[in-house]
Amino acid sequence: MSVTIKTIAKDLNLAISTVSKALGDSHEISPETKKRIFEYAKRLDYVPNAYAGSLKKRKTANIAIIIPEVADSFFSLAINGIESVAQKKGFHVIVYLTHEDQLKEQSILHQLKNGRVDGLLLSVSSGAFSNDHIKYLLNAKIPVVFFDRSCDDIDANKVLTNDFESGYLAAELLINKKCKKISFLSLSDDLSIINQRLKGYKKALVDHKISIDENLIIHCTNDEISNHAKVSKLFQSADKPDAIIGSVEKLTMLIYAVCFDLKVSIPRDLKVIGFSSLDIASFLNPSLTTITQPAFEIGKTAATILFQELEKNSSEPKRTIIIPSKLIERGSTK
Amino acid sequence: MSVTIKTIAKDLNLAISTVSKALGDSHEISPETKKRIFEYAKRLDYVPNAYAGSLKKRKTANIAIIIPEVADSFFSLAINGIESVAQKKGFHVIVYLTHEDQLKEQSILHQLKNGRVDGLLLSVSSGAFSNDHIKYLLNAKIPVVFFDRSCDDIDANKVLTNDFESGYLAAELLINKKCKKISFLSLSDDLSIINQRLKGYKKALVDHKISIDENLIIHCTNDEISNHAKVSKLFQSADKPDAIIGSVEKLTMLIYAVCFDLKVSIPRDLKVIGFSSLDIASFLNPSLTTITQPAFEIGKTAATILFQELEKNSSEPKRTIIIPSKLIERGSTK
DNA sequence: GTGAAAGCGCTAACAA
DNA sequence: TTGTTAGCGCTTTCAC
Repeated sequence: MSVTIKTIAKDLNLAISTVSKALGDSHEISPETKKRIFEYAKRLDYVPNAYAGSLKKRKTANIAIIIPEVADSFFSLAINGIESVAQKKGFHVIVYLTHEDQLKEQSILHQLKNGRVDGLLLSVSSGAFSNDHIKYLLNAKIPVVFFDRSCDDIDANKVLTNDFESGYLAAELLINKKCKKISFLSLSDDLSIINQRLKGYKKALVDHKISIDENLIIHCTNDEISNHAKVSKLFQSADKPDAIIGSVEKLTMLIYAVCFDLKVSIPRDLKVIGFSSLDIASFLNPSLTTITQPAFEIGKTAATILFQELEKNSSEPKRTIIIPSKLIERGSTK
Repeated sequence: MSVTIKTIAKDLNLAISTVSKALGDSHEISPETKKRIFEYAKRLDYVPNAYAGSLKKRKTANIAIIIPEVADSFFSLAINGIESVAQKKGFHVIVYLTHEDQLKEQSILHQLKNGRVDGLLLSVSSGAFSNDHIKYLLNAKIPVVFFDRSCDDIDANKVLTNDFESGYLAAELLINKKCKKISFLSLSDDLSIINQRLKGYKKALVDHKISIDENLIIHCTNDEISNHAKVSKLFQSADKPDAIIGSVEKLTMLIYAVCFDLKVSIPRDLKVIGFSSLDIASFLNPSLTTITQPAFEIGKTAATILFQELEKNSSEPKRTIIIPSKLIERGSTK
């Protein structure tokens, strides 16, 4: 049996509440009693039960972070950012992976409804479902902060990057390199972040009087095999592109894989830009031109905002913070 | 206010205990009553408070995973493995990062002592401290499963890879490539996993009649700047190596970085092998010869064992499971 | 088959 | 300054 407040009270011949107050460093308790209690608690290495108090106080000191995937440089760095804040605040971070499956996301959020966590950081999965499950949590007064991938139609705090502009810059760089047929690997049509990037890309084409060829916009899914097939087919078509933008890291690496298989030479035959926070982009062959998102910073900021919401339960107006990405030119577009 | 069992009981004119039993599908409750209760609960979208029951049952459905770092292919894949099992079991995964700081590790484990989680998966940090904090948890009957990085002197379930043999194979491959001065980048002297790899390396040298040069064994730390300086110095010394083994991913990437800065050509001037589960090792420049750990599998197995411990609280003898790594030869040792 | 009541560990009114 | 008590949401004996 573990040491409880009761153990201490009994051993010290005090009331349970006295011990509770003393441990909470209440001013009602005399210094001597406090001292006795602190010392004894320390001696027994008393650690309060993590959740007993939470019942009464409705605080668990847990937050959730819900992301599609962890083996992705953006998300793992974002976790670092979130964790750095959480650790300072004495919070515990429960990580959920949706694997881009919105049904899974729904079921996870549903479980979070009743007191498992105090708030959550959410980067939504792609999918065409409704967002009711998220609104639901908000109704239940559980603070939600979106980061990176948000829902446009939900009024909540958001920490995003400049996706539209980044898409524009990526395409423009390729246009400046005299590329004529610029392909775009899209992940999912109903993911705001991807759509913004895609819109930026389209805008750049239009601004530079290049017609948009829908055949060059490849709609990938969660199925790696089928994605590989689609990209391979694209590269072997008569109409094959001379440049390509990978809208997420996984797809960018897929481009490298397909080029490797088909012996397409980057950047000679194909210039490549990828959205990615990979710190080893410069060691790739060829080094990869990236739109690098401020992943750590986004995570850190999102967590900071969540804790602000948690501390003052006032319902301030929701904010959207944009932390810009950087275009870093490397070998794949030379 | 959220929906509780009490709400349901009152609305349905039933006793709280009846509702509780019905929701637990107890045979004591008549089918009709059950039906009424289930339907009403569903209608109100009742979700039991996550921790109220845990007080009585001493089960939280939370497990902890404690790792040095998440932005590392091994650990992020291991998380995937763990999460895949946890999700099936309906468990929630709290992730703690120690950043290789054993004091942080101690403080985290300390907090886990009292009911925040039901069990934990631990990959220890380097450091020269004692392991009392871990033994402490075991005494508190909290199941601990080590994965990848364990403590030799603690009797617990462990899921490891064949580090000694891998170190041996790595060195032997380099020896076969006629390398004479094989360096080894070590992370910490008191990390079993690194020591095993190092021992394997030394054994290979001895077996092939190559004398061990302690100057070629670089003891890195958590300080990236200083690591960079150490490796740079090594590469510029008169006694510079013709091959090098990176004992963890971060150090292997450091080798690439330093070679890039100093214009050391891999594999011509220096052959490189790294311990890493990076799936893009083949896209590096040059592609990286790796000792690839079965990261997902290790995580999955460790989680499976943890759940076994959790289910039968019998104290079975502890097991150590070894899942072998693979040496994959690529361009950096050609 | 259903209900009343005690209790998990802790907090917080209220009494003494 | 300290103690008594009720209660957070739920489970579980034990009565009815």
